[in-house]
Amino acid sequence: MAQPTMDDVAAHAGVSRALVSLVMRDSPRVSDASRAKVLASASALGYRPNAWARNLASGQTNTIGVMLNDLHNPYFTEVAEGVAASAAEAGMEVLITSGWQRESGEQAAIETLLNLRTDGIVIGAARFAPSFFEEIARQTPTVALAKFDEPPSMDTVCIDESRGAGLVVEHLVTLGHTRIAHVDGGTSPGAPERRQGFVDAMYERGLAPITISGEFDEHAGQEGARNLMDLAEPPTAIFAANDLSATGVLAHLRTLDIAVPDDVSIVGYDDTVLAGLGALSLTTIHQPRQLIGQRATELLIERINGRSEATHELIEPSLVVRSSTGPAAASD
Amino acid sequence: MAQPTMDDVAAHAGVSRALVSLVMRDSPRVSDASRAKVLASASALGYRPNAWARNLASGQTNTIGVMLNDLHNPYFTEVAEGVAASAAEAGMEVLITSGWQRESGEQAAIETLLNLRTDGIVIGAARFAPSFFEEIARQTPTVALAKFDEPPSMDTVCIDESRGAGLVVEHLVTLGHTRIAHVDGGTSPGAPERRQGFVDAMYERGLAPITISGEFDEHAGQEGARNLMDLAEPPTAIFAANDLSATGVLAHLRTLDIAVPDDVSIVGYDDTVLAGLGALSLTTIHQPRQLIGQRATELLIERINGRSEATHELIEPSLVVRSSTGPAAASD
DNA sequence: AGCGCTAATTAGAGCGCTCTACAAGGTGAC
DNA sequence: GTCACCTTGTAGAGCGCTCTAATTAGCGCT
Repeated sequence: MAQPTMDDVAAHAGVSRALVSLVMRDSPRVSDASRAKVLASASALGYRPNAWARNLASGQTNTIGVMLNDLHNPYFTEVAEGVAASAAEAGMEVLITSGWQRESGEQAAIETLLNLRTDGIVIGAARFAPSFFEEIARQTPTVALAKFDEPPSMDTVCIDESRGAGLVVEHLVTLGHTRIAHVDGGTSPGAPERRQGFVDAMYERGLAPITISGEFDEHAGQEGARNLMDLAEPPTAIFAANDLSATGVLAHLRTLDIAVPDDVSIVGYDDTVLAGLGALSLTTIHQPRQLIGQRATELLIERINGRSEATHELIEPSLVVRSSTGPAAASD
Repeated sequence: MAQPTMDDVAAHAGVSRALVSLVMRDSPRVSDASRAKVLASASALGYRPNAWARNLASGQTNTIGVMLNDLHNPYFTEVAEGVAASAAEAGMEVLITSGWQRESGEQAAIETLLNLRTDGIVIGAARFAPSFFEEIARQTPTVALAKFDEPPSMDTVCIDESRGAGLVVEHLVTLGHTRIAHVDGGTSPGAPERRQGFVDAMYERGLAPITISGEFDEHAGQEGARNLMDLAEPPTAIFAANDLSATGVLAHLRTLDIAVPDDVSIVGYDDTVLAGLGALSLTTIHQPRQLIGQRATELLIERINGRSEATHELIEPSLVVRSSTGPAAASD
């Protein structure tokens, strides 16, 4: 399966290799006649440029690498889609690697990208220490899709999680709710910000926040709901850490024959496919995931083109109202 | 950001470039002393091998490419995970590209992989014509994760969809159901095989299959359920084309106050995260998606190592019983 | 000391392409 | 005819690495 090279094409067309190279790169410095001749030879031989050789010789790859810690997570795959869209617009290729949820895998995936000398890298929420991020950023333009305590030297793009939680509180308060509880997501990425945003928004309105610890899964939602409904004064609205957890809350309330949203309102977070299902129809927070990918790519390209100061972008989430929330019952 | 090359390391360590190359490739032909010296220089300079140059010079990439038509679809991402696992075991890298659901994108993604001269390619269900698959296979070892009418010259790995449908019928019949209906998935990939498997399995048992046309989505499930329950003799069990469609069926039955599974049993397909939710708890067909990726990689590696005859592998799905199915009501 | 043999190291020719610098062939103005 | 200038094409030196073949070092042995 020895593939033809540029020299083969040149010989076949009776021109120099340099001319073939120009044709392959769509140079305007080629006459129409030669171009046609070269293209004909190329397709006759089944020629296909060798990306390795091309990138080595040109010193640039025209490719951006995306490292995702977890391809299962629709969050990241949609982000990747945004990256692909913007990259395509800029005429760049996208190569994806994944760490498959193991930290060692993430390191290896980054190494692969670094060894490929991609023009830049987008890192989707890795578990790395900030110092490791810095090390990567020192080697190539980098955009991290994560939140840092200290503003890092690389660009970052992330969702304003606490703003999302604020939208939830605003929505519920407008509906007349005052006893609002949050089943949080523990220490999972984004969860602390959501809780903090919830607490802040409640205090801001002079309300007492109830929070209970949980996880980003269904079981945590069930447990949380059980504990909350056992309270002397149960909440009239429950804000779950994410849609999956909200599903658990919903399942538990159903076993108690508590009507949603008539007795208790439920809000999820993430606007996953779950939230849209007719059987669940969750009010939730939508994150413009594609937009994240797009902005990340745009920032990356700016960096590649020479910008030196770091930029940190915060993307606004939005509220999606479905049928799991309604006016507070006129209890007291 | 000019990165150090092998020559820089060699100069720093006071040895030849060839020696550095041997060290980088973990050759046993290097003395411990030199190895240590070289590694020290490499890390002092922050040296990182250039994959483009390495692959160009060695003529092999040690990488397998995976092209997925759609990263949103958890089916493919899990397949990719299987590929990654097997590849890691074989010491190969994995690079993923995606067509983002557009056919032009898929072509471009394949081109990228072909230009990269990866050692082989795994193609996750593209919309290509068989002839295009053949063209790709002529250029590099290829495994297609799709079903073909004519056995193609490349290797294929796919799920035995009709067997899955057969498992569903077997399960329902064992529970005493005889009036079983299938809301199909139209012409979506895999759907025709599921329908055919259903029909065959029913006839095999002397039962009359009822099928109604649909899609792989929730709405189709609702519509299908509505039409089926309007029948003079509605079915006692509904086999939906996939979990999403089953969710629609379930939602519709709930609006009719039909108890599941007491009055009507429901079966989904795919064993997605939906099926496992407490609020849904669907009996469904599980597809060993990771296994598909693993087998695909193994076949690919065999091919890379010289096997010439095509292999076509069929993976067995399995039944997962949850609480959406139960004994047939003792109606007649 | 000299020999054979293995282990360790190196020189140097590419891999397939890009890119700079230059050459050849027109064209038009004078 | 000569010169300047533009267009089109080409030679040839790399890009950073691998790999073959050759060289050198090291060691035990007579």
